[in-house]
Amino acid sequence: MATIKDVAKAAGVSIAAASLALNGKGSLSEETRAKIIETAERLNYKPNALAKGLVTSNKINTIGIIIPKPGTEFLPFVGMDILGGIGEVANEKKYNMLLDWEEGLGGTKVLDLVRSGIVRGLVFFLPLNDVTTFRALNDLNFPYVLMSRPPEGVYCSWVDVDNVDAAYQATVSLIKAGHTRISFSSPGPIDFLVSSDRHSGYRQALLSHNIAYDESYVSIGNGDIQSGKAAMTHFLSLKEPPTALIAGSNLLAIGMLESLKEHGLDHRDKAIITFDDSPLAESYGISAIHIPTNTIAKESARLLIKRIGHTRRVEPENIVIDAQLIVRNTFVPAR
Amino acid sequence: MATIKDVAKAAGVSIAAASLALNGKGSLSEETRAKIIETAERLNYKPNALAKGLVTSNKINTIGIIIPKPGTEFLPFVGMDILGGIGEVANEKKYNMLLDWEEGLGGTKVLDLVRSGIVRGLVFFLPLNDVTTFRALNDLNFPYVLMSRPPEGVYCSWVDVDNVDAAYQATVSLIKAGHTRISFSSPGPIDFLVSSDRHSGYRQALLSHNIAYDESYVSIGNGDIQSGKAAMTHFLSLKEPPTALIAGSNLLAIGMLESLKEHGLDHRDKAIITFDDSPLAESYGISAIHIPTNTIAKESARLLIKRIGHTRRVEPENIVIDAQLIVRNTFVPAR
DNA sequence: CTGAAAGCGCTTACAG
DNA sequence: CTGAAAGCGCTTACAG
Repeated sequence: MATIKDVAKAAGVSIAAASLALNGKGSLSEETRAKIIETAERLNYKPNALAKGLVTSNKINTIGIIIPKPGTEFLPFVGMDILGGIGEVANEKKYNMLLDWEEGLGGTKVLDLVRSGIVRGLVFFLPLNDVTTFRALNDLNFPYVLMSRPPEGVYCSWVDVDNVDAAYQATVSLIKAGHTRISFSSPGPIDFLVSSDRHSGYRQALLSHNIAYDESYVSIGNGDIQSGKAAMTHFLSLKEPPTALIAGSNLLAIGMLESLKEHGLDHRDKAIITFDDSPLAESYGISAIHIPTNTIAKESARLLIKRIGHTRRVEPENIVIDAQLIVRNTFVPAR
Repeated sequence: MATIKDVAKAAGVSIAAASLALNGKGSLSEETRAKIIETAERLNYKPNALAKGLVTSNKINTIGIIIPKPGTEFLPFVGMDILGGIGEVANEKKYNMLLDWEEGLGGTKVLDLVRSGIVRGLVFFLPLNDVTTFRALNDLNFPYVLMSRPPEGVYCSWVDVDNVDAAYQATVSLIKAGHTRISFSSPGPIDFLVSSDRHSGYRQALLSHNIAYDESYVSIGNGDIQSGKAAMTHFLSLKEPPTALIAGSNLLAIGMLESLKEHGLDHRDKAIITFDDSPLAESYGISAIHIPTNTIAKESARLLIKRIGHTRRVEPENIVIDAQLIVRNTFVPAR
């Protein structure tokens, strides 16, 4: 493959002149500049990113995306949506996208990635995080952005919806529709911030409307279809089953609908609101709190790239994105 | 961050000795080697991948994954499954994963990626491909693997299921269940190889069983839910509607089921077999040809990494993975 | 068994 | 306006 040396030789100039011309720097005559650029194109020259990175920032123009290991607790729709959003911004700004996840719970891979110089910044999409990794990144003054609120004790940039408020609004809309027996099913373990935030919003909404918080109306578990079925079965077994259900995830809601069917009921019998709107929720006609993951991803990438531009230590920035209730078939008023 | 110079100085040895020790090469005394390694750990030393890559292969240990742009015609479940599979192998072999897609139809980004030295090999997951890019890669002797059969005129390594055979088997199983009016809906435009292969298998199965091929039983279009509804509506409007339907994609099949419901029918009224099994198909109880995308991804990554190991030009390798019919609720015999 | 030197492909002051 | 030189962090023959 052609190197800058080849280009310089073919154009009959020095290597330095070639470099300057190709980077639009220095003061070359328009003539030589044009000749160099033309020669580079003719030779299909593309600067070696490693050499360039080594001599400039010691890093390569790549942003690392850290996600949960595929096949674990997160919706593929959300995953692809995020990758698409980050990629759109990255492409525009000429950054590459490196995808990775931690194999276990420790955070060693991320730090190795950083130290190896392969990435110039990181975007994290993780439900649960170990504080030490983020601390270490802070100490290195290494740019990163979370696509969620940071865990307790971490001071950093993040982009997220207000999950507490979203859950609050969802619950209130059900209360306004006349429901008083409203259940809540968490999208994952309660120590995931997203779970506890949504639970908190739900609880606050009940209490501010003088509805007692009842633990038997709460299920904590995974966010998959099976859990949804199990939750619905449990709720239906109560002496006073809930008339409205808040499902922490799409798959939960789908499981609930299926379970309803198995019990001879359908979507007209229970109000269901889910989080994380997706084509799935749409096709099932499930009312959903639309979390604009694509927007969150884009904003995160923008924040990160802006941050990469600063070499000095700068203040973290935070962006709160609005979530929105989308009413579909499963939003039925209390009878 | 610590460099090899820092390590050498702290350990009181030359830079060369440090490099040798850390790479397990050369002949150092066990004592100095141990001291160097220990020092490196203490300093959190991690070799700069750019410098290392520059001096060795001129490339970095990264495999590029080229997928369709997210949000376009492909199932997120499949996408995440593939990323998970490739990532598993890549992690094991100490490769990073770079994710990318072409913005338009030309293939310039891929070649730029290759020329910039950021990737050592490529895995392609694309329905449609331009021959020129692959030719250029061949000319550079650059390692790549397709997760699908190559387009006409491209000689390369690939891993895929036999879509013709899978469609053939699916169709035959319906014929054996007594169906003679069997429809086929393509998963995408017919010039996608996957579409034409499946269509071909379907057609061959009919003809080998003396069933006339009838164009009104064939719909060509996108693989989304809307197309599924449209196809079902069309089929139901025929004087003699099909009794069994082959849906080229999951979303198509779901659209068909929904449309059935809208027409007052359900899954017991029509046999439906879909391609690309997923948790979705499972939860809907749709019979599916299970395409083991995760396995295809892993095999592709293995093939690629093996190929990267050869500097000489070697013969391409091909792997055909078996697909398997999974019978669920929507497999009903003809009445 | 260990150190000094060259070089990977590039950029950036620094001379002329 | 252009060229010669140093250097980014590493590895690998090559001397000693």
